[in-house]
Amino acid sequence: MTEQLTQPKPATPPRKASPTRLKILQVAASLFADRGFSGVGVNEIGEATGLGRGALYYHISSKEDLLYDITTAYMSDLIADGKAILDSEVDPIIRTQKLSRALMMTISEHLSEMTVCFREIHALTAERRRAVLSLHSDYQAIWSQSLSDGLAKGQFRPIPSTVLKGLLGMYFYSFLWLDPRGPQNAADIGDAFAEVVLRAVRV
Amino acid sequence: MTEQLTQPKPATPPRKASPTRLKILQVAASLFADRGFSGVGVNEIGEATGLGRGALYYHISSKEDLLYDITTAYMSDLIADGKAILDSEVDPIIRTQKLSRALMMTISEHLSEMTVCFREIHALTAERRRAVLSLHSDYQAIWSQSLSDGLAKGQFRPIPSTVLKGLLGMYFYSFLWLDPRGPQNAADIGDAFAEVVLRAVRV
DNA sequence: TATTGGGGTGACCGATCGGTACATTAAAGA
DNA sequence: TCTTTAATGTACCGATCGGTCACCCCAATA
Repeated sequence: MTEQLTQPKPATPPRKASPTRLKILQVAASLFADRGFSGVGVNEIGEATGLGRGALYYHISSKEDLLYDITTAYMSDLIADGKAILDSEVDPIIRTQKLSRALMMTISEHLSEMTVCFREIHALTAERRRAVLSLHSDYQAIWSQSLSDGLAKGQFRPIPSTVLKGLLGMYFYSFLWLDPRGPQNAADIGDAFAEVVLRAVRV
Repeated sequence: MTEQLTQPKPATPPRKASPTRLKILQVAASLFADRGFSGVGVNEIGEATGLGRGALYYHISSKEDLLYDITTAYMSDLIADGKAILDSEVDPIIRTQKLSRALMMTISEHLSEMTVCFREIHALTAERRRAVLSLHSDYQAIWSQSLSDGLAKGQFRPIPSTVLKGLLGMYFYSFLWLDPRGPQNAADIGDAFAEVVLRAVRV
């Protein structure tokens, strides 16, 4: 017993944002986007990063943790960016254009991660699924707020929440056909979608 | 050798549309929608249908076959219905409304199957994935045709194909938030979405 | 030189994976 | 009654699953 005067377990906290960890997150996102969370094994993630299973688990705590971090990372960015736009731009129309472009650019630039974020929520356990759905709901609230402001200014008409969900689905579903190297770049698509939204909500 | 005068292997074709098989398809669709194709085991499908693995494999040929049949069944219906609307209705605006309602009603009435159809394509092997994507493309062609007709009649403006993909994504992504027993029924949502589409494409 | 500790290896754990083989049951037809 | 056949249960196959474990390597420090 007395030899436990040294720390009984240092627990070795593996530095939340170590470069190796970021690499793992990135590789895993790409694999999950390709074949789904349950379709990818941990040894496969290890191989793709050049790590054995032991080394892999030195950097992550579980496979599901990996999924959770992937799904939350860029969704949080999206919310932060959205709030910044809400604060810095007051004109409802320009606001909509800025939100639209920001959304499409984020999806396009982090296509694997966003694909996982939109498509693999069901693989999370109940508690974490709730947390991610709450983030989605927070993001929708930003658009909802923006549309309400336009309504208050007399520029927009009221729309049911299902229509807002539909309009956002227009963006969210784009991970299936979006080609980041395609002829139309993300900014152009974002502008085209903004026009659809504006035509839908303008008086 | 001579005793093989009887069929060397009757192969027992398990009646493509046996009631048991339909039940399996239905149960599997629900499970896949809940936890994803790779997240559900075949024994679990057996348990949910009250069948052992042996009995299950008497009705299906492989787990992937199951997925393929689920993804194609109602997508084919959607295409058939869409073509019928294209043939029977010439007014572009009413056509759009009818296509919109039919789509939302099918999604709502077969939510599990459509969820699998929109979300689990990646779990199919290359050949079958191509086949399913081809069905999706066929369905998009119906809307595209309808919009072209409206353009020829001078009622619609031309839109880029990415906008059409986006508008369809509005419907396709609804599997995530749609509640078939919710306050707004599918027909109402279909009408609301039709208005969004019409506002987007009208001159 | 001795000690420490971050980072990594590879064997191993029990459980489950998709799929098959085969015996069995029940009903129908001869 | 005897044979066929649709339908099912069960034991089993090799492979892989997510995760853990004891051990090791090596650079920095004392």
